[in-house]
Amino acid sequence: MAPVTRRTSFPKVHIERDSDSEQSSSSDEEEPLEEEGPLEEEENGVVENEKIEKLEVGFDANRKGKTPITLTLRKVCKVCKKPGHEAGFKGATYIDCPMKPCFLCKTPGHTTLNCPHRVTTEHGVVPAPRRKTSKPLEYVFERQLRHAIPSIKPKCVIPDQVNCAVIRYHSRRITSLEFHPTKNNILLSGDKKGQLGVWDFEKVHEKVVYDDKHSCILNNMKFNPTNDCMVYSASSDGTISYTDLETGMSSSLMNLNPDGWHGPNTWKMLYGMDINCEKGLVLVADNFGFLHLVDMRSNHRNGDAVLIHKKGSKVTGIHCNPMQPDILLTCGNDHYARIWDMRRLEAGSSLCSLEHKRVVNSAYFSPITGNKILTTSQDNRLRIWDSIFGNMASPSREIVHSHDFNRHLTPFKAEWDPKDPSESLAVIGRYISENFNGTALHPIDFIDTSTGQLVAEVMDPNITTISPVNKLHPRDDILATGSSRSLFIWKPKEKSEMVEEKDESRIVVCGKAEKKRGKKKGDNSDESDDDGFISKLKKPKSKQTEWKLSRCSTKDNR
DNA sequence: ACATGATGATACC
DNA sequence: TGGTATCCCTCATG
Repeated sequence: MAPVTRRTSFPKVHIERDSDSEQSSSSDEEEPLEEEGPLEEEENGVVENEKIEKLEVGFDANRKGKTPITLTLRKVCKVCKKPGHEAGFKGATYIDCPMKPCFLCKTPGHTTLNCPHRVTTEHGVVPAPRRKTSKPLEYVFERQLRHAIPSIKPKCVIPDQVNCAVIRYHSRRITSLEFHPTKNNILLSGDKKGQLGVWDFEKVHEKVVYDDKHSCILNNMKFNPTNDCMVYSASSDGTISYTDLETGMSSSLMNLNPDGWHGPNTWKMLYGMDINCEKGLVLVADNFGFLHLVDMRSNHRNGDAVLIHKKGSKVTGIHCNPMQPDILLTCGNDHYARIWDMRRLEAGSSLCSLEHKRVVNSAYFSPITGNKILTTSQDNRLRIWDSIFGNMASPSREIVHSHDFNRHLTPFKAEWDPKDPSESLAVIGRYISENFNGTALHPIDFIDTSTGQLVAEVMDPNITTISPVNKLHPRDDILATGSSRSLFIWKPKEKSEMVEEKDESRIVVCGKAEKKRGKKKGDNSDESDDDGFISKLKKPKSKQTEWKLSRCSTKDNR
């Protein structure tokens, strides 16, 4: 795959701010567009060491004759509270506290800026152990499935240009995304408040937000495989909703909190969800370690809940094997991903337990053969098992990648590209920022999981928030991103431009930005994006001119 | 340019 | 084992 370099300019983009959805305050009314001043000078990259301030406090005015008390404030590191250094942003570059382990790989002795995993192309990859086709299952795999995997990887087409966006579509941060299984332009989104959005991103105006489906976090959505206008949604309110996208009507399939709120020790929340279409079952798991089954025909519970992860711990994900739907992959806060056979489902009967160092945010079988497994763990590592028929004792590879959990963010989940026939490309948002042209941006990373190589890092100067939720289109070269409350659709450069030239009438431009945008005096940037970006979005600072090369190409000790 | 708060995993007692 | 203090690149709002 050809390495991808960072762009030096940004294309015309269609962005629309939504005005129908709930506004949480009135702060964004007709604000005048402010031109942003030049970027602050960085202090030669040197952290100023001992800044000492003296404050004279004269609070004892009542007592005469006393001298004022002098407080000495020594600047301390806000991370470790020790003097002598400071951590935090210097301009758009974050300086780590040297007293703490590396924020990226969690190893002490260095900081993120000089972490070996930050500058190598195949970061932290543990090579796969030597395998021999000795087991019967491996033999079956070689005979029946191997031919389905092409030996030469086709060139990946990375969607790297924002094609259109809806700013603040949702009133809270986005927690899940799902493309429609047959209608190419339809994207579903769920948010922290339980709202369900339906957006036709080719007709930017056509969108609906339902706020009556759930009362809190919408964690997962799945279409009914036999009726693609019906969608199941699982929420932290403890219910599964079943919604008809044509009528907007919905019914509740399951409610784990029929008696209402009795405190956090009893309130059940639903996270992972998947569908076993062979058996006609909706599988869903809660925050106490249990798996629940719902019959899709009767819409009623099927059997008792089964304990699949440590009792009392959250199950974060469920995935049915695409080739063998009875084989189930689950993951949870007990630091394990587990493989199960639906036909022999009882507590403790997992076929396999995949150990992680910390919480597992997600675990997915590869999308075509279902033979590989990709997990995302909060220890800042992606793990890949190359064959579920092989040695599962340890992952084939571990890839160091920054996707730390922060309680205010939706958990990051690495997802396979469903279109990649070699089953190696995955996408995941990045937590730590990098200084891109003077702006701290959090890219979305495309990783070749067969080598650990960073194939592309996708970012846009207008998206300054972290993008933990990403979904690749099942058929087209399209990436959907949920970043804070906004939705973005990315397409490869050529396609974005084609769309613009072909149908000018469809471009939607935000009026505010259009009428007030003006080129700043002294701004010699050749990156002017005289387009429809709304004024509140930050324009990239253009103090520096050179965009750094992608990390894929060189080791440059940044 | 600050201050605020929402609120999850974890280490530790 | 349970209660609680602690936490490092959030983000939108004053």
